[in-house]
Amino acid sequence: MPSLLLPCPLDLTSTLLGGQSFSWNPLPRSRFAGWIGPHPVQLHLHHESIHWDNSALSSSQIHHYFSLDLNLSSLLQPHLPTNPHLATAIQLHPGLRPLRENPWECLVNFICSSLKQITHIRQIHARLRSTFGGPNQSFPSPARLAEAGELSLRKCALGYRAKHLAATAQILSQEPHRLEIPSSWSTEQAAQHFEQLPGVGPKISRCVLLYSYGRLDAFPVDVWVDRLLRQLYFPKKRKPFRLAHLETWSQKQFGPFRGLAQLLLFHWFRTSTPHSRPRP
DNA sequence: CTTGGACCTGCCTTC
DNA sequence: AAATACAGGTCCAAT
Repeated sequence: MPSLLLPCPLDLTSTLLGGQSFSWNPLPRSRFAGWIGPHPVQLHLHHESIHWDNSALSSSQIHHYFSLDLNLSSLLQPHLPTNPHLATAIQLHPGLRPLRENPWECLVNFICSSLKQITHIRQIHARLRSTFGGPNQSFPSPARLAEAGELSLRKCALGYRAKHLAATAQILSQEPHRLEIPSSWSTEQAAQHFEQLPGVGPKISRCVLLYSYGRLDAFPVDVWVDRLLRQLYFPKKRKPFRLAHLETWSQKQFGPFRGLAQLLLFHWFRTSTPHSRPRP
């Protein structure tokens, strides 16, 4: 059983089940079964180390997947004094980490996420693996899903999302390079690039950049972030937010790692009751 | 540019 | 137990 001494706290439950990845299943005794890239693997923590059961996965792959190179609190440090809610979130969930999920898998997950709750996205994800996956139920390639087509994707209960997924799979099977983002591109540029794909709008493009490309300045705004911002930062606002406005606001409020702030606030807000939340 | 409606499905409330 | 509302958005058409 390979293992790696953890340089920082790691909470597998919030990190793997919190809505970044959808391939993980909890097992008894605090274990988790899922995939990292094409490799099926079971994980568990013991004595400040993470252990895994597939020797095809190296320590550096585990390190990379959980972004263990980042010291989250020091990245956000400058913005904690002016954001007590963020300080609370990081204190309550110090082991919640940004993943570096496989980009194609992540893109598919979020194309399927529209108007769905986490549990249902996980169901769809599991059906895609079992119906179209390769050996070890590895995640199906763009070519495989393009070949499947809209109709058989609909049989996985994707609903109207099937049309978008089939079209995007078709494009990426022809032009796989469109998943490669030059490091010289700004996150905004990369987001607009992904938004050329069917079913990918501003929310999903930023989720993919944050959860799989390590672009910690990507700030996805979904209904939960909308609610969170209204309750904690804009208590009197009634009209809808302008995304362009939130982009500059979040930059000023949380700095270059605003995606991390989003991840922590989002998780804290979703897992706390309205009563336990501080007043704005 | 902004706004409103359509779009699938299954879980969660509520009756 | 059966019905109903509603949910981690995007696209397209009409102002």
